[in-house]
Parts: sequence; C-alpha cells; structure tokens
Amino acid sequence: MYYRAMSSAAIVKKGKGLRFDSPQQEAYLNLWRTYDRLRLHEDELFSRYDLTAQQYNTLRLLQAARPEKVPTLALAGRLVSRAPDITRLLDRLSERGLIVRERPSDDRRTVHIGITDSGSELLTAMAGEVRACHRRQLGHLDAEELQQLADLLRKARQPHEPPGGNWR
Amino acid sequence: MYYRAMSSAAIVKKGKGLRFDSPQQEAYLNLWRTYDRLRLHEDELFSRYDLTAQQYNTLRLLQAARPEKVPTLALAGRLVSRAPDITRLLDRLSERGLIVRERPSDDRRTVHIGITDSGSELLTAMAGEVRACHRRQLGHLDAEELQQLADLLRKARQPHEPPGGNWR
DNA sequence: TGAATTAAATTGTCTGGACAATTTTTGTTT
DNA sequence: AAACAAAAATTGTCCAGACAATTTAATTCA
Repeated sequence: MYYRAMSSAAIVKKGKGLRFDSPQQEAYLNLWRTYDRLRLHEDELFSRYDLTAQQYNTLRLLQAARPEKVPTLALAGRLVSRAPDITRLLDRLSERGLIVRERPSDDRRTVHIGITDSGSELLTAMAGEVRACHRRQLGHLDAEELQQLADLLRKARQPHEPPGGNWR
Repeated sequence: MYYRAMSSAAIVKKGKGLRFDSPQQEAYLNLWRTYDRLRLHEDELFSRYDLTAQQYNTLRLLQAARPEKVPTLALAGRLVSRAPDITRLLDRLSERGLIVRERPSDDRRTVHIGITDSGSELLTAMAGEVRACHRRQLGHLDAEELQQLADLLRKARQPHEPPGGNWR
C-alpha cells in the first residue's frame, strides 16, 4: 500500500544527491553526461585540425575502405551519428582536397567517395594524437572494464539499430 | 618482437567486421553510437512539445529545486550538456512562460531562475510519455545491467568532471 | 515505349551550439 | 575613494544539424 502510493521518483531516492525517476533514466542521463564530457577532448583535438568528429569519422571510414570507393548512402549508414547533411559535409572535405567524388557511368544516381592521398596523410599525421586522446579519455579503465562497457553499450542500443545496419 | 611490430590496429582485429584502433576507441565509439541511437527517441518526444532535450532537462532541474530559485551559472553547471548559450535557452523558455527570471537586489549581477506553474504543469503532462520513452530506450536491460552500465559510465567520466561539480 | 514509381543526392531554410567579445555589477587594493 | 580586477550574464557572429522539398536518374509495369 505504502509502496504503491509512493511516487516513482522516490524509488531511486537515497541520500541527498540528484534523483532519477527510474533506473532507465539514470542510465540514460549518465550516458548523455559521459558522452558529453568525453566529447570535449575529441572536439579540442579535431578543431585544431579544422575538423569535426563526424568529418574525422568519415575520413576514417574511407581510409578503411581504401582503395575501394564508397557510395554516399552506404557511407552515411556507417557513420556514428546520423547525417542528414552528408552532402555538405562531403562538400567541405572535398573543398580541402581530402576526398574525391565520382559519378559512375553505370548508375549516375549514386556518387562514389574516396579518400585522397592528402586525406590519408592527414589521418597519419593525426594518428598519434588521436590515440593519446583516447587514452586521456578512458585510459583509467582497465581492459575488463572497457570490454564490459563496450558490451553493455552494444546491448543497450541493439534493438535500436536498423535491420541491415553495418554497425553492430 | 612480433607483437611490438604489429600495427596497433591489428590488436583489436578479429573476424571481418569494423575495426578499432584501441579498446579505448572501441568503447568511445560505442558510447557515441549508443547515445546517438537512444537520443532519437527522446528527440522525437520532446520535439512534439517544441522542446529540446536540454530545455526539458532545464525544466526538470528547476522543478527539483522548487520552490527555490537557481542562479543561472549554478543551473548551467548542473545541466547534462555544456551550455554556452544558456541565456538564449532561458529566453526561449521565458517567452513561453515556463520560467521566470528575477534579479535579486543584493547582487544585481546574478539572475535567479524559477519554474512557473505553467512549466510544472507541462512537466506533469509529459511525465507519462517520458517514462515510456525511457522504457523503450532501455527497458530490455535488467536491473543489474542498468546498474552496471550507470556505474561504468560514472567511472568513465569521473576524472573529467570539474572539481566542485554537482554531477557525480 | 512511355508514364508512374522508386532511389539517391542535393538544396533551401530554420534553429541551436560554439566561442569570442562586451556590458554590468561587485569586490579588492593601495 | 579611484583604479583595477573579477564575476556573471548578455550579445554578435559563424557554422553544423534537422528536416522538408526538389532534382536527377533508374526501374517497373501496363
């Protein structure tokens, strides 16, 4: 009786810190906050190279696909974060000579994207700093914790991945 | 010898899926992707009420502080995501009558923010849907997994929290 | 074959986020 | 007390994200 009458907010209450309405909300807000905090490190690094995290990620995917080229839509599907603005993102990389676009004659609807030598060299030049950044972000967790975290995160988003997704 | 000569990328390689340069990168990219996927649910809900997640979070914090009012800077520090634009965020909420601003006469530098009845009513009206949203996001994890996830996330960001932070 | 449908990318437009610079008020120092 | 420094908020400006609408090309099918 008492329990049923209790507001749901009370369930997670203990001590006198911040409260959450449910364990799901607690997990989600922690996810948000943690992402936001760790992102600051990446942003600082990438902005020194005039890149956004999304742009770097794009270059990284193109590098992994090399020497193949990747259709725009396939690329968009593999990006970490949704990209309704993929065309202009590619415009910016293209203007700097980091990628090339090419319309195949057999299907002129699609555009295939490849990384240029200049793009590859940029990634190589950044590699050390990127690794150092990830160590600053999460170097204080041991191998088992990192594994657990990655596994839990995969499980958390698993129902929300599109059916034929390349993530997973 | 062989191990040292191996490229760091190879360490995480196995099978033929996507590769990561390091366990830290793997964890971080999973964090990013998972946040991005789960965020879509919230965004859909909040946008139906013409709110951003950040705005909703602001109202939620003000509600929790009620009937106290909260100085702008203290509010900014408790928000999930960094808010360099706090003034205009509050402008938008204020124009809709969801919050009130007040300049205390003893320190006219600060502005104290409070939620209005109208703001409270909005939160109440949304409460059910918000809970349902969180269940859709993470309802497939059991209590132990949610706890583990939240704990790991807290530990992951712990070195990156500001010293006197209200988050933690 | 020609019309309708679908696929893929691009463009227009608005809003919010980032960051530097500025204003207003208070505190401090000699 | 005047000058300077610090705190808090606001404003200006630029850029990326969201989302709808449009264009271009390929496929289907009647």
